[in-house]
Formats: sequence, C-alpha cells, structure tokens
Amino acid sequence: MAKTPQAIRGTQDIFGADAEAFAFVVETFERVRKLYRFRRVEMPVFEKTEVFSRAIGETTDVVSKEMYSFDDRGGESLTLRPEFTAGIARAYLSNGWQQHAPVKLATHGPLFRYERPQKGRYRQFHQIDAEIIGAAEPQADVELLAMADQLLKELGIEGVTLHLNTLGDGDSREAWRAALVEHFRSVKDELSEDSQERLEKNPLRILDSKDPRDRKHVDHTLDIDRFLTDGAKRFFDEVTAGLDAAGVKWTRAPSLVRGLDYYRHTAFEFIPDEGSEAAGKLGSQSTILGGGRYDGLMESLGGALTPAVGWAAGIERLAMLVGERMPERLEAVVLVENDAGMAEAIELVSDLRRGGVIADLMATGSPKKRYDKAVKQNPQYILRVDDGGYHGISGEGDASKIVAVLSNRNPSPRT
RNA sequence: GCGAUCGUAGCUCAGUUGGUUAGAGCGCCGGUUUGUGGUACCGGAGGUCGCGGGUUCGAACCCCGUCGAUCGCCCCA
Repeated sequence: MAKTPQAIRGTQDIFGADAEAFAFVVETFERVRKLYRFRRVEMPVFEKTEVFSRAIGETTDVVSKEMYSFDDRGGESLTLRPEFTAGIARAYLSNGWQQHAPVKLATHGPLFRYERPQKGRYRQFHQIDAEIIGAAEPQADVELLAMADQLLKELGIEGVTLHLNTLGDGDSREAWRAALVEHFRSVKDELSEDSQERLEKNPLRILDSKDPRDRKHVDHTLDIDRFLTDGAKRFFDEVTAGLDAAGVKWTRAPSLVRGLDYYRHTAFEFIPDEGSEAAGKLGSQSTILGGGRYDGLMESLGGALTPAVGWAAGIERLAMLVGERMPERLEAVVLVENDAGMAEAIELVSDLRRGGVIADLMATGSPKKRYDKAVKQNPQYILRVDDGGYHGISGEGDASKIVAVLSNRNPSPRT
C-alpha cells in the first residue's frame, strides 16, 4: 500500500468539537463587526515579500526568521502572509480606498509563520482582524477596542483583561528608545544574553523580559510617560477617557511594547488574568487579541501619511476559551427499514430538509442494526419507511416543522 | 534555533527483571437474541510495536541515530 503523506508541521486538521468552536468564533465575529459597521474585505493569502519586510520591519522576528517566502516562476520573491495589516495597507493604497476614508474593515483567514508549534501556536494559524484606516482621532481607538471587548463578552470569555499602553508619537518613541538604549548599555554586561541582543535589535523589548537579571535594571523611571510629548499624552488621555465612557475595563501596562516597528500611540493586548481558568487553557501563550495604532505604516509602503488603528486575534486561542460547542441537534432521522422503500425515503428526507428540518437518512449497514444506529444519533424524531412507504413517527418535543412537511406531501401509498 | 517528554490496531491505551502466536475498550463488519428510543451475547476484519542500525540465544522493552508529535524557551495571535 502506498504511504500516506504527512501533514506539514504546525498545520492542523480541525474537526469535531474544535471545529464547532472555531466556527462559533468566526460567526460571532461576523455578527459583532456588523453591529459596528465594519465592512468585510477579502485579501490575498500571499504578497510580494517587500510588502511585509517594509511594513513590519526588517529587524523584527516575524520578518527576519518567521516568513514563508519563495520565488515564483518569474523569480519574484513572494511571501505567505504572516499578518493581515501590511496586506490591507497595501490594498488600501493600490485600490485608492482613500475615497472611502475613514473606512472600517474586517476580515479573517489563515496566516503563516515559520515557528516551532506548541499549544496555541501553529505555523498555519487563523485570525480575525479589524482595522480603522484614515482616522486620526482617539475615538477610533475607542470604537475599535469597544468592539473587541464586546466580541470577547459575546463569546462568553471571562477572566481576560485589556492591557493598555501608549508608545507615543514618533518623537516620543524616539526619545524613549534613545534613553532606554543609553540606560541598558551602561549595564550591558549584567543583562541576559537575550537582552544584550535586544539592545541592538529591539531595546523596548527588554522592558518586558522575564529574566530576573533584566528585571533588576527595569523600573518606572524608564516608562514612556516621562518622554511623552504633550500631544501624545493628550491623545492617550482621550483614549482612556473614551474607554471609561464606553464601559470598557482596562489596566495600564507601562511595559507593554508590541513587536512590530509600525506601532505608534495606542498599543494593547487582551491577556488572561493570572491564575484564571482562561490562563490555564492557553498554556504559555498569553495574548489572545492584540494591536494598536500604526500611523507610520502607509508611508513605509510609499503612501501618504495615513493614520490607522487595528487589532487581530487568534481564532484557535479564542476557540480554546469558548468551551464545548455542540453541533445543532439532529431533528429527524428517516429510517429505511426495507431497501424497497429507498426512493420514498430519499424523497422524504429531501422534503424535510427543504422544510427547514435538520434531517439525516439511515439506510446503510445491516437492516436490523439501522434502528440502533439511528438512536445513537440522538435525533428528536425517527420517521420509519418500509416497502410500503412512510408509516410512522416517534419522538418527543416540538414536531410542528415535521408535521408541516408531512401534511404538504402527497399522501404515501399506505394512507 | 535550543531544551524536556513521548511514538504499540482507525481512536484511547495495557503489555511484568528482555522470554511462546503482542492484548483490552471504543469504532467498523457479520450473526443470534430483542421487536421499535440508547438490549445482551457470539464471531470477524484490522498491527513492518514510527523508521534504520546495534547489543543479545532471544528486543515492543536495552543502546545509538533518524523522523514525527506534545509541551516549554525565544517570539507572537
């Protein structure tokens, strides 16, 4: 026998309860985004590599070691999308969506990052994504976060808190970064190996290092607050005031920095509370939804300065938190007691489905065992068909839909 | 890229200090019973014990390598 090829490492075949939970997340997202008038967009799964390398930043982990890149037959370097935002920004520029600005967009689908898989983390994973493009005012941040908050609530997810920070505007961030580099360089030898590396590549990250050697050198004098320009401070205050008005709970997280270069001002993550049930279900992964403002991104792709803010959430991680979802209950099984009645049974099950009844046909295997198999499906009703046609129903509960279908049918030969 | 743990039937798992022909439950197929809302019983198919090498009279079991999975580090959703 030929050998079955293996699935690619880090990909998943989702089925059963997990697939139901996955679908529930997507359906709930679709419902909620409509409440906020986010418009659905469909995006390519791959782009020219430069879309991501320029937008996300060459030195980020995502670009430097996690992209699935390949040359196509024309020799052009393409990359399977590792995130949504860069591709959406490219689409916004190449399609002239400025005409719709400010525009609220939502999408979902697969993303790809070359990483070692572990709990809640895959090479092909899935996100839901929401962006507001062309809106500079803090109210956009508030609306976006209110939607995220409502989504999590409607998914029934508890024990998760919005962690909020500001990275300031360009000037604030630059001053902050310079101060951090100066500070940490003076104690470089005492930092962890990882953080000595971060010092060159991404000094902001040292702030949220878990290594005690690094923690020793981190204190509140290094928070962004001291470096914020008046404008940046005012912006953040308006965001937090808006969240309070909208009834969205949040907590300040001064060491929260996002990994990608394009973030400005607001940065946030929804994180399970320590010791909560949600935290346990997620393993060592913590962030279930994250994002921020990226006013500088469009320029890196050659567009005009365009303020924008967005977030993405891992569908798999959300699905781990929503609990068991059962498929809709089977309402009717048409049981073929004798194969001579097969045509009649097929007609009956078709009529039931057209009448909005969730129905299945049980007509395979040993005729004597069909009844047991039907019962195992736990249907609300069983309709029996033999060589004389339909001849009986048993079950309990509301049968009005089934009765309506039966009374609209041509009388079976027996009646 | 690094580390830990683990690979036995379609699935979940037993398998004694290394010892005859590797087992169970579930699922699948067939039959007997029952005779119409989850019956009981009998039987059957299904395994290169992840793969390759080594030690041994003898390896699912010990050793080495390799592939894969899981969890963690890094980073992220």
